[in-house]
Amino acid sequence: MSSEIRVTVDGVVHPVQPGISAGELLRQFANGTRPVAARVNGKVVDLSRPVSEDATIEPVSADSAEGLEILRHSTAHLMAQAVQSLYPGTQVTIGPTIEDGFYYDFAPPRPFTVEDLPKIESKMRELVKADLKVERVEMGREEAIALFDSMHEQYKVEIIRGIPEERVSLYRQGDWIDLCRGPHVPSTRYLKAFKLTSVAGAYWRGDERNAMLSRIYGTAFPSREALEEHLRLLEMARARDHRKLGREMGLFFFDPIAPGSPFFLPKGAIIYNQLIEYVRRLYRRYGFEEVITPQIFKNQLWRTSGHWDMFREHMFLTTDGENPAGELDYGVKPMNCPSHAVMYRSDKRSYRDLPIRLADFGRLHRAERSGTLHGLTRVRAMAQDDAHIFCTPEQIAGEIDLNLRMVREVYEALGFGNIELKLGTMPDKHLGSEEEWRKREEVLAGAMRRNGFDFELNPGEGAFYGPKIEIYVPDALKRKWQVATIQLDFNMPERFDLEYTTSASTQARPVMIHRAVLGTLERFIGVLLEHTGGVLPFWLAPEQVRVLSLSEKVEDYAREAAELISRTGFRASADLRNEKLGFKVREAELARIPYMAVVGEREAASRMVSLRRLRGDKNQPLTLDALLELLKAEPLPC
RNA sequence: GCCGAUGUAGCUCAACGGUAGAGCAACUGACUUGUAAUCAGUAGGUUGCCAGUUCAACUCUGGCCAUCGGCUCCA
Repeated sequence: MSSEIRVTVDGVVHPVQPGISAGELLRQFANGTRPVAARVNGKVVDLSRPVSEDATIEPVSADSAEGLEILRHSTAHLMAQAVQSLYPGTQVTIGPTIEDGFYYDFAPPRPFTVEDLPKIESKMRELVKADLKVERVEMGREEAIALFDSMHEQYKVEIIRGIPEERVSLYRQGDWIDLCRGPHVPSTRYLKAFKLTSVAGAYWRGDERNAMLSRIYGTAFPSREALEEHLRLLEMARARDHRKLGREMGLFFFDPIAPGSPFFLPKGAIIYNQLIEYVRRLYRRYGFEEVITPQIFKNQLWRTSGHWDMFREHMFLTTDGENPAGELDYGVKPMNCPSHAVMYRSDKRSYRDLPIRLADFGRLHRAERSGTLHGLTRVRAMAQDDAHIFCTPEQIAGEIDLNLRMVREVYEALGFGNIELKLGTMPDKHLGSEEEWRKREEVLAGAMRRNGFDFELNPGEGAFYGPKIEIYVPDALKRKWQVATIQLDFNMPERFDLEYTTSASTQARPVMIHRAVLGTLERFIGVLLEHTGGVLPFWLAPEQVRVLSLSEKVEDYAREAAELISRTGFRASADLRNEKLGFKVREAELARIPYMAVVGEREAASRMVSLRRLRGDKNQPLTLDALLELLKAEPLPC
């Protein structure tokens, strides 16, 4: 009959009968582990999967990345089962795992609300207690289509129709069954620690022309403790939400009178302007020239640039009131590039002039859809550390290098060790041949490799006029926001008929590179606040030193000390209120002021301060001169 | 824009068909202070806006606005 096969578990070879399940083998030979799945010859499969040939078998524990994903995916199934038993007539669609959890999209008779979640959770717990076996079932495509059709699961039918394979796998638990590739945990009792977190609308297949489905988000962990820890971290992340910090630190606010448009208070404006000053210093080193351009242009400009067709729905249109028809014949700029093209065109250019690097902190306005606005990270009024480089085709690589070096310098200086680079490649709607595109994409990819950056592809996410490098930074809740960008543009020079005279006295078309390093300043400040929890580097702190007086007796000295510090060029104030020191310290700590200089009668007599650092050392006695030296030694990023 | 939720004093929240209340902040006074909240008093609101139901609406209904979580879009 069947001869024995050789399975390797934990480095030991065992002869066994073929057909025995991976789970059974692990139970026998890998004692003490409690896997959720098995890895057979490198492939992760159900524990129930029979092993029919020589194999190396390893346990996949719930703590591993793959195990956790299986756990969450199985929890998504559990949730779908609970939902369908509680809300008859609800169709299932898809339910993938995501970073930190999972979701499942349903087509219910009425959309779910958060009030439904506790009910669903308790149903899920019931199903866990029932210890339902999770079984893999394979069947032919047509058979599966007939099955789901009989269950009135039209979305599943649509999904299977899109699957090329002839056989598909389904998973059954109790009387519930779902199309799924798997693998899954062997039984519902493996799912102990889960929580449903939120509901949301989501379009079928992510297309807003399709039906709006009802999505439920949740998360699952191997243990109660791990789940609690996760929820605790989420709570802490919410404490460093930039919208909350902005209010607490008195940096900015929003008013319904200008949706999506932040008001920067004096302290917020200091951060804003310090960042601009920083970038200006960099510009001097990197060879950029700052310009100032108009805010409002006749629509003719947008027709020429292509924004009229591509971006008009996001533009604020206006008029000077002089045209008799009352037509909106002007547009407020959403981007700086067209005016820079106009500036380039304002003079005859030679190859000797190139590259020309025009930088512009001009204010931009974009009519973002109301539902997309989000604190400082998604606004309608903004400024970028924007620049456009006009260069010859030969100069492209060097210019990309220059900007990548600048990106590296800035993000290192500001303590972002977690930037992510992506290469946005040719979109469906594009100008130019595929061959040209691949060449240009390779130029960007090569530059990133040359500069030692890892990057991922973002397929089809390039601009219609050229590929782009996108740089992302996460916020406190790990949501990624694009900040810096470097984009090649072969279209705008064409549209504006830009030219330069070559060394052979012929006319040639320059290439345009759109780039921003901080990106949108509003967004950058938002992620910077979340990244730092509001504890900004000294040079960015709106208030750098606060002198705290101990009593009225030292008021004059405290005032004098603060004035001296201010005169020396630092942002300082004195807190002379009739309050206890602990109270003033607390307020200064909450305001995230880097240095607190405490002065009492002792200090006044010796012209000293007792220095306290934000969230750091205290009671450091210093003379006023020593304090000034210490402040002067605080580093600028450049 | 779409789905769901929320909107009460400057901030954080309570009350819930019978003309709104706390803590902090503000203001006044006392205290004269040693490294994350001294005490007392005063003032502050057409409960986001507009309609409707009702003898009576912060509370119920509808519309609008804004915000939050997502989707779509995107820096």
